[in-house]
Amino acid sequence: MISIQFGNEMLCKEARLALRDAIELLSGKWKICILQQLEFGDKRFKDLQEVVVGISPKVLTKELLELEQNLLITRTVNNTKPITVSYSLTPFALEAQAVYDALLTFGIQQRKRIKEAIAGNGSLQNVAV
Amino acid sequence: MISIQFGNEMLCKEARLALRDAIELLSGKWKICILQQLEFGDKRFKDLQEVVVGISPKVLTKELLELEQNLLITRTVNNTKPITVSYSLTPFALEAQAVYDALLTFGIQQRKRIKEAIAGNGSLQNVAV
DNA sequence: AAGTTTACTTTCCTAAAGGTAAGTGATAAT
DNA sequence: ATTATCACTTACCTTTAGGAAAGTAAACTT
Repeated sequence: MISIQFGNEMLCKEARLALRDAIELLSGKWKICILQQLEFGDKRFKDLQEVVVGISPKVLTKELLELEQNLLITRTVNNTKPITVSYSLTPFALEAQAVYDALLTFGIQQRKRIKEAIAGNGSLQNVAV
Repeated sequence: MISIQFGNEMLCKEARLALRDAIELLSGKWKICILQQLEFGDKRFKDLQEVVVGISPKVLTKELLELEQNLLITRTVNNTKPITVSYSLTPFALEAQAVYDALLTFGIQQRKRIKEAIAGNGSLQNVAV
């Protein structure tokens, strides 16, 4: 059904839509980072704020909501002294881990290449520092 | 060096930056689709416009330029009757293929899940149709 | 001379992403 | 009573992504 497996150029509609959905859900500055951090274990809101460097509470709230609505994480309210909320991955999120791995592998090589490429001209436009 | 391999929670700086670079480069609605289409072979500007459904010439130009600057594609001017320009993948782009594969696999499963989840409530918010 | 094809470019616009800063409300410690 | 902590929310603003439509320039066809 997925035309890439037949080697032709027409991505069948379902595959095209799947790709678009995945990009739409996982694109953006923060989602992959949040999922990655949750791979190490459940985290509270505040933990995530600290460990996902640079994210604001507003944006964190929004990202967590979207991930929850897409069934990749679950939100649990704990009855602790000052109330805390834990976020944890659902089993579904494991498939997103493959995306993370591929991005990391790619990113590491890409940084090497770009750094080499700019070694000659001195500018640093395409890699974060 | 990459802390994920040591199982702890501190992504070392280089890994974090690599991830950010990769997301920055490959995020967005079109890049992955363009790379995917070029996997099937070189394409001219006009071919890409047709095969990457919905993209405008302005945006296509911009995306191609960014991919070229990041060494993932090369641009070649052919001396044909009406001039044509071919775009082709560099060997580096092969690593991005892993990202595509992971996204597609994830996206297919994700669409299944979301469709099942909304089968009960009738809305269709999180999947493209 | 007029029209077609290719590969763009330019202008204008809207919507979404994301940042900053301050505020809220519940509970608990001092 | 005051202050602190946690998990947000709200208001405001800037930047970026992306879309629509038209235009341009070179070369070829008719």
